[in-house]
Amino acid sequence: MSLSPDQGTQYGNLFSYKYYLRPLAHRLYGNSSTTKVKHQQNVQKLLQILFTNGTSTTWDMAKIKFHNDISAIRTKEKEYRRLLIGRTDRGRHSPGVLDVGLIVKDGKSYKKGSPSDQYRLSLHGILYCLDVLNLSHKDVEKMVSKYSNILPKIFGKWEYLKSIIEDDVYKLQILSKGLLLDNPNLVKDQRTPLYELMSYINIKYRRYYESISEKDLAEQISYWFYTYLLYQRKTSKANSNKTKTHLGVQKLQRVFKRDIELSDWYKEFFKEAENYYKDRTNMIKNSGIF
DNA sequence: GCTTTGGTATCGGAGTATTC
DNA sequence: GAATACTCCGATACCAAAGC
Repeated sequence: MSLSPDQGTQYGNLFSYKYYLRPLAHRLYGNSSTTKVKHQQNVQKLLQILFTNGTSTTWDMAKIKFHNDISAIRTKEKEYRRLLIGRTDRGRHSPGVLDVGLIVKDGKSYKKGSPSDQYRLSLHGILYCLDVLNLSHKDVEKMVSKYSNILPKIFGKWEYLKSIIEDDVYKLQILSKGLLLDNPNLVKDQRTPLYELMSYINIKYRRYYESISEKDLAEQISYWFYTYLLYQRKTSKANSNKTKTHLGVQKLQRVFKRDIELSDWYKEFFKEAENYYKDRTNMIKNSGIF
């Protein structure tokens, strides 16, 4: 369980996102409501570039805005680099966005000259962008195509998912705000195991608070995403006691019906949760206290 | 006020393109 | 074919401006 050594940063699970990284990032780089100081605006612009363009070198990033103006690119490239990796001034180092964990190094570009570092958003970085940048669906679509290999179970199946659950594909934004992860109000709807499954997601990954591999974090996010589909904001009349199957359950079933791989993957998680609760219940029963 | 950030300058490495 | 510009980086220094 180690993260790739050259990514240049460490980050934790979703709990860590909600209770540590998100508040930290809000303090350092702003949230969506407060008026941002210039530095926060600069960082957010940088994040947005990586959001819509995917993996890039600092030079690529500068080039997006100043196509052929070499001197402008040079200047901007320095600016981006300093924001990314921090700076050392008179022997004092100040951290950059890379140190916080919103951005990671991803391989090297060998296009020209000496190999150069490439950067992209981490999964936390993607969540932070969804949280604070005012992104259009079009922006999100661009990001999805650039980052599909990072979150394959969701971004890799985007068009398929969209054809079934429509705008629910954008609901990752709920998670990006730290909602419906461990909130008590999940218990409200007693007709699905939403609360139990969400709780189990947290249990399953709880030991990776300090550090998690990107692959495991992607799995955790994916479990959240599909489990979230069980959530129904309002109990519509059409879905009252008369109908047999809960709307959320129907939605999940429709998604799994035509994607066996996805279905098997989630089923394994589902069984795991089931066994976990069975064991815990037995533990309580057999404790002999009462 | 002190610290952090922005603007800019300068140096140097490693490769490519151009000139002679 | 060697000398030279030029490109794409990466690092640090100095001072001013911004922010607390």
